[in-house]
Amino acid sequence: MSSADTCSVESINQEAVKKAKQGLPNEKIILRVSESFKVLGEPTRVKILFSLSKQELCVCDLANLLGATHSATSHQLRVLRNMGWVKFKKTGKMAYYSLTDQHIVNLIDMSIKHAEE
Amino acid sequence: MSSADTCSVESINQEAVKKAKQGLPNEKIILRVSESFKVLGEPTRVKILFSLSKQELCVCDLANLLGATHSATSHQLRVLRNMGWVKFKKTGKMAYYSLTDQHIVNLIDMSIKHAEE
DNA sequence: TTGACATATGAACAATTGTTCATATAATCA
DNA sequence: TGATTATATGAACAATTGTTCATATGTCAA
Repeated sequence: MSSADTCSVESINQEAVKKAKQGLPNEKIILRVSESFKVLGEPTRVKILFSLSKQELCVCDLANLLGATHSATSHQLRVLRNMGWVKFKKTGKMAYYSLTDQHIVNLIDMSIKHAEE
Repeated sequence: MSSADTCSVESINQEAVKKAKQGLPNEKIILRVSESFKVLGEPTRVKILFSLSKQELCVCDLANLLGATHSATSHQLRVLRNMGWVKFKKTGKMAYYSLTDQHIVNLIDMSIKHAEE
């Protein structure tokens, strides 16, 4: 940050900045939260999560539903697995995916409700 | 999508796929929702929104708070303005930013609560 | 055991995005 | 008026990311 990026002392509301800084959740929480949002920032993944909230589906079903390749679908499922948001059970050749819990879909629902207004 | 990406008819649960497809919110809603999440997928923007939920702040304050340059801060504020999430009032040289409404911060709060568990 | 199938995954590529740098605008002050 | 300050913004660059392609693994049927 160059000196041109520092405000004159008078124009900074130091009190407010200090207060805001203290009020902020700690860095780790912020990073975790924005990481979650980033994962939700892809239509494909939102569709997967929404679909799985109604019923379990195999990779094949999901690819079909999304109009995506198996490979792309599998890659996206890995992202969701890494977040701990989906789990799967293997049955023969097939892998049936489902949600680990409902809270992510609650977030999506909340956002949909607002978007529909 | 090549033919290698098509499942055999038997392995697709066509009934489930059809049901899931119908249950999905329409494409526009999905896109709008994931666009919102994408914008929330940056720690910097989450910090800005969270800070503004407590009090209005000028660009200078925000840059100071974030440890970012004025330019970077201003660019991020534009993104938030484009989403309609923040507004500002000009007072002399200064631009004081504030939230247009509370709903986005509610989403963030909800996510923070879960992240803290 | 061989071939077909469902899924997983690394590498490469194209597209997107956040930051920086340079510059523009508008307001204040000397 | 000319200098300084607060903010905005376009262009360029680096980093990140989603998809595709090629290939690997494990299962089932013949």
